[in-house]
Amino acid sequence: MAAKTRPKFDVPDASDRVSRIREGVTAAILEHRLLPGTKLGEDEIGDIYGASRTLVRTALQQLAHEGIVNIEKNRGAFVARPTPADAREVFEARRLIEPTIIGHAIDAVSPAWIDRLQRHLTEEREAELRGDARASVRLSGEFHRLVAEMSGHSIYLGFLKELIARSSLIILLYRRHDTPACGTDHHAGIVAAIRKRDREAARAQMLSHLTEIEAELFLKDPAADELRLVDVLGA
Amino acid sequence: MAAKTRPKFDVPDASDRVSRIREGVTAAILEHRLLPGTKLGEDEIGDIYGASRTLVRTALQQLAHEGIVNIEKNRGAFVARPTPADAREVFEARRLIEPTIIGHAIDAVSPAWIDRLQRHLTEEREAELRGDARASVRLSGEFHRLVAEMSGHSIYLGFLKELIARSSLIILLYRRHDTPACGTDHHAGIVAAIRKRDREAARAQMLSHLTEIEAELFLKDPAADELRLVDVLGA
DNA sequence: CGGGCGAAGATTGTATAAAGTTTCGCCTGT
DNA sequence: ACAGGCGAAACTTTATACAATCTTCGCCCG
Repeated sequence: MAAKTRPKFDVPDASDRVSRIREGVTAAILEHRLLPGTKLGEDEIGDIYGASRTLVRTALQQLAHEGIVNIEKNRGAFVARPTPADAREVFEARRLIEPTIIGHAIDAVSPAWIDRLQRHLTEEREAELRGDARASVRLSGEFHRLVAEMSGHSIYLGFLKELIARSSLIILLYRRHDTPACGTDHHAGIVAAIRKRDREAARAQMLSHLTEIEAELFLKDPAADELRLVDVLGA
Repeated sequence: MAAKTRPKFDVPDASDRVSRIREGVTAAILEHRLLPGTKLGEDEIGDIYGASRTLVRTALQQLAHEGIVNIEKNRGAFVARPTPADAREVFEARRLIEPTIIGHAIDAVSPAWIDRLQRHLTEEREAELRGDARASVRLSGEFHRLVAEMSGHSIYLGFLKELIARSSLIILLYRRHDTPACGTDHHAGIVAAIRKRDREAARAQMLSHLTEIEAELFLKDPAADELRLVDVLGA
């Protein structure tokens, strides 16, 4: 059967045009090039990607469902501005889900996956060494997504994608120091535990990793009003 | 500030037209009036709701993101047909999330909420007594959603909405006997535990409730092909 | 001089029409 | 009789045009 002629599997990250737009905007947000509160005009984006508003609108609606874009009726789409309450919810959900995910990942461990993880760690280290903040942010999120893909649970994977995207915005808004994303060493430790198939160690390290990320945040409300001026000036 | 003039809160279940379509189709699927595999033509739905295909398409895309509708490129939208593997993932996720949710619900317990839950139990009993299978299916799902709303965690609520919708399809496809949805008595026991603020009892009962629902399913693959003929004949 | 009202401009929401793809029926050739 | 290919119909996909809504800026009134 000519599996090449028909995609057969409905890959949402396929190479259609709406996916290109969605991934482009997502990358811009996750790499902190688009700041929370920024308006995402339909014409504006359409011109950039050479697409009509119909496609842009579809992409924005998908992003809204993922929680990284807010669509206000008759006003347009904006990069989401998570509140401290949102932030606490997101990290609580991650602390609940990710230890479970990593347990399943260990069940599915294979040389190929170990390789994949190892290569990712290398990428992370390289990005950090060359001081590429954008790549660091993106890669540290991708590490968690990689583990979820490894687990083979599509439901958890979908949930985690949302949580990671939101986390990236949260870290941008509320991080206390200019700490370099989240500790790369943690990731290395987690991979080591996976390699040893040590389920409990992996779960514990993932949990403390997430706790530490959240601990570096300053989750107080005033930041919301304060930042309005910042990104106006930044734009 | 005239808070009345601007809705301020972005209520996704608002009364816009696309939401009416989405909720109508969702209800039809959750009440098992639309069977898995059924084609959802855009014109067809548009005529029913007196809306143009633009709005129908938006609604279908949202449903696809919720996992109860599959959109195949250049072919259209179909009611999703979860595989046994999907089913196991969905129930595993529910067993992970719902005990946590009910813990938070107990923290937020109030006389008004107890009332709300009690009224729901009454509704469920009435529907079951009058043999209204459609209402029973819908209400037994709504109970879980109600608990999630009570917890006040919007992230968990969003996740659970997806899981409940998928569960309804799964139960339709794979239930062993013609058991009346899921046990209403379980729900009553859970409410009693909430009322007593007994966290551990509530968690335990929710967990066993979910386990029992899954135990009543027959999660074998052959059902998939078998059912294709069934719903063709049913349509 | 400050605040509220109103019209112009811009942006989104909706509908309709054109374009591309798939599917199904039919016909022809072997 | 049956397999394979051609063609038309129906559908989805994409683009464009129109209508409704909101924002903004200027003006008038207090």
